[in-house]
Amino acid sequence: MRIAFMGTPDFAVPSLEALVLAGHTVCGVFSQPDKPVGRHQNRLQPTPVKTCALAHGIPVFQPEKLKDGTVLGQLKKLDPELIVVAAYGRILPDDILSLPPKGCINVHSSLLPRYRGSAPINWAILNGDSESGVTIMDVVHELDAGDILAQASTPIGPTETAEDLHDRLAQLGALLLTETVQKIQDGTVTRTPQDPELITYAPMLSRALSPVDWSRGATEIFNQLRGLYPWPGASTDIFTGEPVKLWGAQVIETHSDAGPGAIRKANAQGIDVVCGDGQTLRILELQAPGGKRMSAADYLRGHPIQVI
RNA sequence: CGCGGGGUAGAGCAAUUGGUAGCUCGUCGGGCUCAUAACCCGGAGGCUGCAGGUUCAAGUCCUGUCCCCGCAA
Repeated sequence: MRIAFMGTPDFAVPSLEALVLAGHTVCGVFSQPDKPVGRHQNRLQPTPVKTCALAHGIPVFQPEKLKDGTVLGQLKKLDPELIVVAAYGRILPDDILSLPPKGCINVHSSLLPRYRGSAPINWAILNGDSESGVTIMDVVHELDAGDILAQASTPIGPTETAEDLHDRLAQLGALLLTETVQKIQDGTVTRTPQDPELITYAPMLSRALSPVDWSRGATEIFNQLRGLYPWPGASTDIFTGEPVKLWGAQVIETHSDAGPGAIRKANAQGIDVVCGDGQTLRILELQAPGGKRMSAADYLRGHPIQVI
C-alpha cells in the first residue's frame, strides 16, 4: 500500500520501520522541523523519525505550518492511499485528514478511551495501572477521539518504569500497526466508537510533578518515581535541603508510627523514608544537584544524613 | 560560542582573605569482644582532569582544552 507517514520521536521509529519491512511503499515522511536539542544548542538535531526515513531513502518533509495549504499540495503529489500518524506532535487540519482514500490512522500508546493526550504511558504508571497497551484509531478533528480499529494490551510490571514501558509499547504498536494496515488493505478492518463514559486524559508532564509528597502512600510515591522516569523524575529536598532526584527505590512493607518524611535508616542498603501510609520507601539510587546518579551507599559517603 | 553547576586517595565529599591537601566509607595490619554494617589503635593510598600563565607561594587567581551534570527540548 502507498502510505505517507507522520511521526517525530523514538516511539514512532519502530512503526515506520515495520511498514517499510512489511513491503509497503512509504512515499513520504513528515516530521517536526529540526530543533536545537541537548546541551550545546548551537547545532540542530534531526528527529529520530527523520534519521530513520533518510536511512531508507524516503523523502522527508518538515513543515512549520500545516494549515497554509503547502502540505496539502505536497500530499496530493505523493498521492498516498493511507496516512499513518505516530507521535507526530501536531494537530492535522481537516483537509489533510480527508485526503487519503483509505483514511488517516494513528498509533496511540494507551488503551483508548483511557488516556487521551500526550503522556499516556507516564500516567498509566503514575496511577498505578497494572495494564497498558496500544490503540490504532482513526484520526479525527477532536484529539485522540476517533473510532478504534485495533487494540493490544500488555501488563505493566510492578517495578517497570515509563521508559521501559515506552520501549515495549513502541514495538507492540509497530506490530499492531502492520496487522491493521493489512486488514485495511484486505478490507476486513472494523471500527468501534470510543465509549464516552470511559474517557480519561493524560496531560503533558512538567517538572511541577517532580517533588514528592511524603504524606502519600509508599506505593503511590514509588509509582511517581517510575512514571516520571527518566523525565522529569521524582525529587525531594528532605535529605539536605537541596532537591535530589530519586532514580531507584523499593517499597518496604513494614509499619512505622513515625511521621511522613521521617528517615529511619540511612546505610549501604538504602535510605528508608516513612510515607503517609506508615510503609517505608527505601531509596536505592539518587542524584544530587550538579552530580551524577549514584547508589545510596555512594551518596551517603559525602552527604551525611540525620536519621530520626 | 544559549544559560548554569562540577572534575581533589578505590568511592562520595571538605579545604576561610592564595600559605603544610582533610573527612566519612572502603582497604591493609593489630587489639578488644567472639550477637553484631560493632568499637579502639595504627598504616598504605594524591603530579587536585589536562596544558600553559601570574606569584616568594596556586586545589584556590588568569587563559586555553577535554570530560561529567542540570536548565532547555
